Amino acid sequence: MPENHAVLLEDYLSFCKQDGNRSGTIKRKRKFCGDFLIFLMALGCNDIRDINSTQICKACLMFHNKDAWAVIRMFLKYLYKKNVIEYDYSTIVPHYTRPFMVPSTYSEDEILRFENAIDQSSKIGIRDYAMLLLATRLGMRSGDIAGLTFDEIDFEGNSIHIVQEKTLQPQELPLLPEIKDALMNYIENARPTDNDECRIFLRQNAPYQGITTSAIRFATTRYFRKAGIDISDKKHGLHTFRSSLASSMVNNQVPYDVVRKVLGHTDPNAIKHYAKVDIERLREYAIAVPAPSGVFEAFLNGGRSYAGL
DNA sequence: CGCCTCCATCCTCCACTCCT
DNA sequence: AGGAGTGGAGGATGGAGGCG
Repeated sequence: MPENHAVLLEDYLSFCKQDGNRSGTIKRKRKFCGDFLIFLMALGCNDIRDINSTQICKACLMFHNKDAWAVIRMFLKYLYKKNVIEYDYSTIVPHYTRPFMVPSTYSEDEILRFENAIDQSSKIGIRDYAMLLLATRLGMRSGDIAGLTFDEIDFEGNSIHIVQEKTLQPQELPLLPEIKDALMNYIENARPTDNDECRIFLRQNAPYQGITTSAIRFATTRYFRKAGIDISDKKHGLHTFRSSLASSMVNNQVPYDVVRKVLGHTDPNAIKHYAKVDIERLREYAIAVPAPSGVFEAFLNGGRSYAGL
């Protein structure tokens, strides 16, 4: 990448940092904007001041990941405001709307089989059981489980108080008896002692630092397979427990507002992802579409009879 | 070989804007 | 005013590969 482009990119990323972007977002912007500048070079634009609309459109289409478009839009707007480029080209960057997705869910029976597949005769099994119960029973996110500290658990009051890592919103969850037992068992019998970590869940091998979300996912996949649950066409990360818990509550007529509170959402719209599961269930009760007739049938067959209406 | 990390991509969720 | 749609941030996921 030419020196002038590298400097521009660093300036933009500094601006984003000052604007309050977290490290993950900065990393992503670095990747997308960097690729964008490389694509422009390949299209013959070695100085972004000479950029044109055709090059922008072609560079956008070179991205396999369409999420990049929104990032490029912001980058171009920044360049325009800084008078680096003459026009606000952000308006010509195409928009991408994600297709309608139905979340993967598992039945209560499958989740029970998943829990029973965890072999608690080993220390790692004791840890995994305690860790994964928080996901299957409470729908906690993997980031919140990995970051869970002793301060956040009230063993006397039987409650868990966390600030959600993703949304930074506080959330209170019940410390269910089976979760409390599993946690006590892990802390007393399986958790490595040679450390000063305040986080509860640790790696079982040295260095005994806090477990990562990737390690939690790894364990999840392993127990899904061990339980003999078919995951070939479904997602099988920790978030599926969240979806499953939500759909189970929805199907048991639990009000959306209660589901929302259990999952820790502040925005009522957030629950719409889980309400999609309802739409799939409703398909089972759909009545057959009547055969077209009259004017509509003529229209479908390419006829012109409707023109006279 | 099991446990785990890293990186690229995908998905979730909040907040803002637009429309009725 | 409030519901629907959209943009954007950031966590979750999947796959490849490292390490003890």
